[in-house]
Amino acid sequence: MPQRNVSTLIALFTGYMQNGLQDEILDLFFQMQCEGIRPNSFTFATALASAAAQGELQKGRMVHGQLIKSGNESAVFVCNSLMNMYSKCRLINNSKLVFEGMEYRNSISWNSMMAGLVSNGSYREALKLYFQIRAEGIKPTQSSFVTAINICANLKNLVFARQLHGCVVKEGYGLDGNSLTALLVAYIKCVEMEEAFQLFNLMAETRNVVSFTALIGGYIQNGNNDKAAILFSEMRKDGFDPNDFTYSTILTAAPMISPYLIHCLLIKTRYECFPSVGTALLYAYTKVGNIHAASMVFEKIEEKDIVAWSAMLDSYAQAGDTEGSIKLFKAMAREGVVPNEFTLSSIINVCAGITAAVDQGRQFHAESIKFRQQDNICVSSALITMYAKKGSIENAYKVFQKQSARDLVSWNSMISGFAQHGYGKSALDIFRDMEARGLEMDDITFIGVIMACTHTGLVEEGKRYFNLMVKNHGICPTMEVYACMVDLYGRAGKLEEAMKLINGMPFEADAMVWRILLGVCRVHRNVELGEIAAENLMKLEPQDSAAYVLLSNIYAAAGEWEKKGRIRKLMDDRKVKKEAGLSWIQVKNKVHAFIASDTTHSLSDQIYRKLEEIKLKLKEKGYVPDTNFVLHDLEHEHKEALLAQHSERLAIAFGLISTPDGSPLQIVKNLRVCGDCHTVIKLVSEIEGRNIVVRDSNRFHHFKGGSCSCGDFW
DNA sequence: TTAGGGTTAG
Repeated sequence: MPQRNVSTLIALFTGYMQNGLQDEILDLFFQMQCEGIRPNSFTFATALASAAAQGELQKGRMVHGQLIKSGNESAVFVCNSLMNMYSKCRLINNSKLVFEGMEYRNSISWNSMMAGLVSNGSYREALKLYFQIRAEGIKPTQSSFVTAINICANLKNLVFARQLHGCVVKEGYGLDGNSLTALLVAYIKCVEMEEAFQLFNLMAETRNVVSFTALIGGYIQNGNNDKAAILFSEMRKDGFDPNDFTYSTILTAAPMISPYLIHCLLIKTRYECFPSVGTALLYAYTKVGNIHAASMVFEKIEEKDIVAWSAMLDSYAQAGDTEGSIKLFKAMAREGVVPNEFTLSSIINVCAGITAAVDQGRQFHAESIKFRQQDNICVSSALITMYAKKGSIENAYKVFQKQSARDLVSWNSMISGFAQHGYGKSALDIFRDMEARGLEMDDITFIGVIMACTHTGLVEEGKRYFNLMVKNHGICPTMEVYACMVDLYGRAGKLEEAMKLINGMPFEADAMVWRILLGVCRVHRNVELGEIAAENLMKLEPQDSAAYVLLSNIYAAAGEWEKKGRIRKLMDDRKVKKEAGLSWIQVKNKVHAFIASDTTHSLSDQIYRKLEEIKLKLKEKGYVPDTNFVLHDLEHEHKEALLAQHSERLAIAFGLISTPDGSPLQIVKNLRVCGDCHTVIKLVSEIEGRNIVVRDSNRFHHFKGGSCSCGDFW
């Protein structure tokens, strides 16, 4: 390497410093060492600052080592940069050691320590330091106030924020932009939008992109998208160019503010490729359901960080594209990006999806272990839900038992898991355990508990929990809770009570509530209430096939063929497409799908032969088909034939002929299992000596030895 | 020579 002269190196160093070329500064610092140039205090402070800016702990430590050797460690400003370096590298205890060991301190030392604690999330300790500054008679600077206000914002301490506002004015910083912006943020975080807006109006001279962005964000978070949009255009009219922060903020208002419009503005800037902005845009497109646009944006992001990858993963997950998410996860691994707890929990959630194979979830359980994330609450709770949804409530419970720490989500996942499987007693046991430990609960907890009662037919118990939730826990019932209660009453045949509950709700029932009522009217063949439910559902969601199909089924079951025909015609007129009934079964890593009367499977002949064989055995058992569940106006015999070809039966027949005797079968169905199939599957489990698990659109059924875990409440 | 205001999600 050519010998460079000392003055060239120093000139270079100064040049890099002035231009903020952080990584070059550090490299040059070490090169100077090699060339025997002795750094002075200023060189050390600069090198430490550049290590701080890049979060380069290793290099920062090396500089610290050199500093000790050089004997320059007593200068106050050098210690300040040292503290700052450790704070930025998230070693707050080292910063504290430096701070405590300082013989002399200036205001920057105090401010730095305070800011370090804030960035470490230790707000209360930082606040203590502020009081210490005041108690020791040290004059707070503008920066002390900014940091102290920042603490108020994070602690949402409005009273102290207002006091500091007074101090700021008294100390002569009343026109200082940074202090006012910090105050603006504090008011916004305390949800004092009126006060924030007044302050913003007073800031005429000092408003800038930052204060505009903060206020826009505040309005969006409080659901006032109109004001946010107005402010956004106002700021542009006033000649303030939105920056990367502004764009990420305004994009969070999707879908209320169109991501397409914001994207048009973005294309003209350099921000589109920023990870932060690109990721926000990606999320915005996901929210409006445009996965194609989302993935185009993703491709454009330069230096994709873990957040960008997670966002794309969520985007596929939301679209229900299991394969897409898994491919993306693998691509991420190929690029050497280490998955974190969030990417892992996302992919595990994807594997809980209806079309995902059971083994895929298990595979990502293994990945979590590989990356030592299996005990992270986020990951383990996702595992509980995944195993529960994939039919293995035993594995779900194993993960739950192994959790070294639990939060509300973990408890809720386990309760809902047991409830969906019809293990009402186990779900309630978990709930009682939560009660005994005095843990906090929310509406989701009670949704699980009420669902457990529904699937076990415990109407009175369910009612008791509903009241407990309102009276003892002060939780306001949400629409979903009401929907569960309607289901609880309805399943038990108490349709009038369900209707009374709907009429007494403090808000208008939504489509979900009417759909549930309609569903139970179908089970209990209640034409009158069924009509009311269907009418309301059609008003709210005219394209939802469930309203038409269920009502026409109710008419069919009541023998009202003419009315049924009218509904079918209405469906045709409105071009409503019926969701086709599909059943899946996984055999040897391959998922096989069936529709009713399917003959496309390669083993179709054998499947139908097996069904014939089962039919004979069923007859011997005294089974009589319940043709009420066939909903065409057909001859009786023909109805029987149609019943026998429901998709779940085809899947089961296929399972029986392609797996060893005695092994369990697992079926997934996108609609609900019909009553006749339910009876048949119970008998098949006995005749064939198989445990059969069926996950329908509503819950799990574990068939074993002639009975079902749902106890016929479903 | 060092501190100090605003985004993103599971």
